[in-house]
Amino acid sequence: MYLKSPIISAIIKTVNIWRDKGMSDNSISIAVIKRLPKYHRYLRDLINNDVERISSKELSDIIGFTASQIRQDLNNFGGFGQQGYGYDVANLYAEINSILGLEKEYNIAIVGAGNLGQALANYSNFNNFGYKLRGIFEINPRLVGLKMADVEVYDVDLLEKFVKNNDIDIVFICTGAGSAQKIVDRLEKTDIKAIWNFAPVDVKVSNDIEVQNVHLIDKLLTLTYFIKDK
Amino acid sequence: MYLKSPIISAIIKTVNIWRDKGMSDNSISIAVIKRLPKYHRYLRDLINNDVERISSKELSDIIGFTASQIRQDLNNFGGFGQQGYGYDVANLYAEINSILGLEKEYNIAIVGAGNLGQALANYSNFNNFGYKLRGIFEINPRLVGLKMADVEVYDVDLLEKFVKNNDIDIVFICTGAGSAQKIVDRLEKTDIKAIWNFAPVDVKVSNDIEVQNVHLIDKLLTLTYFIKDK
DNA sequence: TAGATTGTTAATCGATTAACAATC
DNA sequence: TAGATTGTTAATCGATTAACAATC
Repeated sequence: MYLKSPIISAIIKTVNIWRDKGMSDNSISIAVIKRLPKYHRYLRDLINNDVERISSKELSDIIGFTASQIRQDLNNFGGFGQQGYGYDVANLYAEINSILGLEKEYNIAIVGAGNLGQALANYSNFNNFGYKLRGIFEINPRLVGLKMADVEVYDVDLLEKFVKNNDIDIVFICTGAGSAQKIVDRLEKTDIKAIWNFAPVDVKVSNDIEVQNVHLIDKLLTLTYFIKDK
Repeated sequence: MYLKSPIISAIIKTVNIWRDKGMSDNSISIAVIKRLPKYHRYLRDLINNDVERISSKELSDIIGFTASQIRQDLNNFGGFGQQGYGYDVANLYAEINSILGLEKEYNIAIVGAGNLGQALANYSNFNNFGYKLRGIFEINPRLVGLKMADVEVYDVDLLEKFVKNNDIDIVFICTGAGSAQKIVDRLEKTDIKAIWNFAPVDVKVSNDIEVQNVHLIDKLLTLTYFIKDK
């Protein structure tokens, strides 16, 4: 091992200062991203109630985050407010809508036409947000050929071909635990961008498809923790 | 304002040290509680795969938390492991099952027999975990009187009486956004312990009923944030 | 016993909150 | 202009990770 020269030491120190300040990685914290949908929802409500401007303090009172956190969060993306005035509600909503990527439309397919698959197919909110359901896939031949929420149910064997021909962006997995990973393995070879999995297992991909494993029951279990001794 | 005596100052200092060490509040961090269902799920899988013992390092490899975090998490509740050996899987599962309050059974009612209500009613996992569905409530007269997952659909007017007579512990709200808070206001006057709300609004209570507002779409929106530029 | 692995303290890291100068 | 409120830096808080003595 050789001794570092003063110059090298100074450079290393500078790099470390950069690092400390997060300048080598300016990606936004996941904690912030997870709060964005709540901002989106509350701002939409404000628009529906004809509120035109709001201060971080007022927003804090209704959304439950501190005013300081709200200003910190928003300033990750830009200075959307105005000193002495606050934020223009419609403008702020549009900004967050854009940050979340909701200006585009996304083509959706659902795999699994059971109760949950049907519930998601019929949940009109998705459609309103720009998620367009193009096809539902099912292994049970009795369901194939039916229509749900105006969308046809196809044999799951046709999945890859359909995904390709219809530029599917996101697939919702509503199968049982046993087949979820198998479907994901098949989807990994396609060009889809994201998987939203409701089967009660954590599915994994080896490429850069975004995966969100939803475990509905988890929130019920934590709820139970808090009431068990009531 | 009067000057504090040295003795009073010393006491205040001691109290503050207590506070700093968290000795005045030994409740377990919410971050830990939220991880418990995942431990529960993975340990169940291990049991099903006939794994009898596991070290924090091995568990770390499959569950994705660091070994250090796993040991910290578990030691909030007790020393469940053994030096040089690791953890007994069946025993650890039983402990976490107990911590979550899953040794008891809970009586459930669902309000709203639409697609999501039906999907939850038919989701057998809840039943396996000890959540016993006793009644479904609906405003639409065409659905009242039907059976879903072997459970009768009642007129929503009967909700309070049924909750009382059947010792309902937890109510799942599967109504639209407009009626969710109204149902919650009615439930607030009953003896239920928790509300699991799927309507796309944040419902609030003024007493000590535990409330979990689930916004399915939130995870889809954060997913979209990560794929918008793909 | 020696090796392995926990339980637990200490160090680090990151997120939240507080404070205030800038400025509309 | 004066008051209000942001944008942003600094301080605090809490959660995660590292380290290691205890011990099976």
